[in-house]
Amino acid sequence: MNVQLTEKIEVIFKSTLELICENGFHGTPMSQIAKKSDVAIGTIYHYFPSKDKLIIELFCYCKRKINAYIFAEWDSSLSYKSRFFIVMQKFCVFYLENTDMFSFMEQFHNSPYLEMSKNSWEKQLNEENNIMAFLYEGMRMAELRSINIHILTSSCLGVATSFAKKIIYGPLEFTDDNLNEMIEIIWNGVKQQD
Amino acid sequence: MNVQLTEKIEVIFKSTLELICENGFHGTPMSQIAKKSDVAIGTIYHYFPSKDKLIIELFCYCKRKINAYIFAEWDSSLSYKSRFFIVMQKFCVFYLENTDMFSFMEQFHNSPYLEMSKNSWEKQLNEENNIMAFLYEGMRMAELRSINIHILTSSCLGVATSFAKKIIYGPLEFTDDNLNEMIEIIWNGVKQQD
DNA sequence: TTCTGTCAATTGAACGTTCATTCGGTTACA
DNA sequence: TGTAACCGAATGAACGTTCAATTGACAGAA
Repeated sequence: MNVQLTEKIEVIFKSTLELICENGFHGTPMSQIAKKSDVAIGTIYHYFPSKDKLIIELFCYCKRKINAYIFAEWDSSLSYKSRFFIVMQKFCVFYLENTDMFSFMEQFHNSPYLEMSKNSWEKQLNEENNIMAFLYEGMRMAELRSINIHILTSSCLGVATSFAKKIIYGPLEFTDDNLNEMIEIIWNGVKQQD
Repeated sequence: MNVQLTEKIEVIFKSTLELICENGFHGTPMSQIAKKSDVAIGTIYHYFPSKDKLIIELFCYCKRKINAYIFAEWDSSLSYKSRFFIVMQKFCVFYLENTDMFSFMEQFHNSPYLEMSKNSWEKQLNEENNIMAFLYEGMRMAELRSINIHILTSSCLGVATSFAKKIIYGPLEFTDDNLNEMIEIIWNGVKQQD
């Protein structure tokens, strides 16, 4: 896999992302992806065996991206609370700066693709596993309430996700105040009560 | 609109729901909806001008259903906290008892249909407006923290939604304990801190 | 009660379009 | 000279939608 090849695949990924964000899965034919990528249809099929596989690989690509973003420059000397705020913040900021990825991921998460593709990404390094591990740590350190890990994870990510959605599609403005307000809500919800 | 007519439309709605839940929007052709509804394709087009319109009307139908469910038997003599727990509980229970509606609504919410159809439902009585009003009331009564209403709404519904998702698709079991755990998290997050 | 006219409800074969995918061929380059 | 990258017209299946024909319900006339 040389450099140029990786670049071409990224172009295809990015075009697909934009198109799906705007028109949804059914609204984006391979022909349009090819045109937007400045590539022949055949070229796409040279790299991906089918449209489905392309979309599933794109999902993995997005997971890798957000994972890299959130857990880059990890400073374990900070307090747990600080790190909690940073993780949540980064999660939101990433999606708000990459709204087409957000839109795509949300569509994917609520489509039959998800079940279809679990093998492809479940065992990979991904942001959800890492966040889960981070929340486990919080429980061990008695910073977070000791509760079912899935409730904990889904609560944190659920709040962050619907916050991002309200900003992208809705009437909410993206300000530091709003962001912190949201994170405080969920922090108050999950922290060890005093 | 006589009884039989309403019934036929409901059959079409329910079939569509099941099929979309299982196969997604693109995976459910009109021909299959017709077959599952025991009705000719032409009949569907007698009631709905297009597949898109059918799906949008189905969305409104679901909104009406959940709204009716949550706000039936409203007992305003209960404490605010009790009513908060009931609203959240009903929201979850409804979707967990109607998982195909949940799957459909989530797909719809993250598709271009949403923008396309805002006029059709924005001014109708719907569960989100009612929940928002209920949260406003909580702020007025100083039971909830005084914060941006959209952050408040999206936090509450975000947690409940991702909780339901974890149960439907994931590894979480539906028990009263889990449900209460989740609601307590968000209640601790949004209540007036003492 | 019976007949008749009207229109809504219903049917499904047929149509035209769109789309994912294929494949025979060309180019770039090692 | 061989191989990987690349091209895009052609293919065929699938799908949304149409429409001419049929049935059913029923109101009013005889």
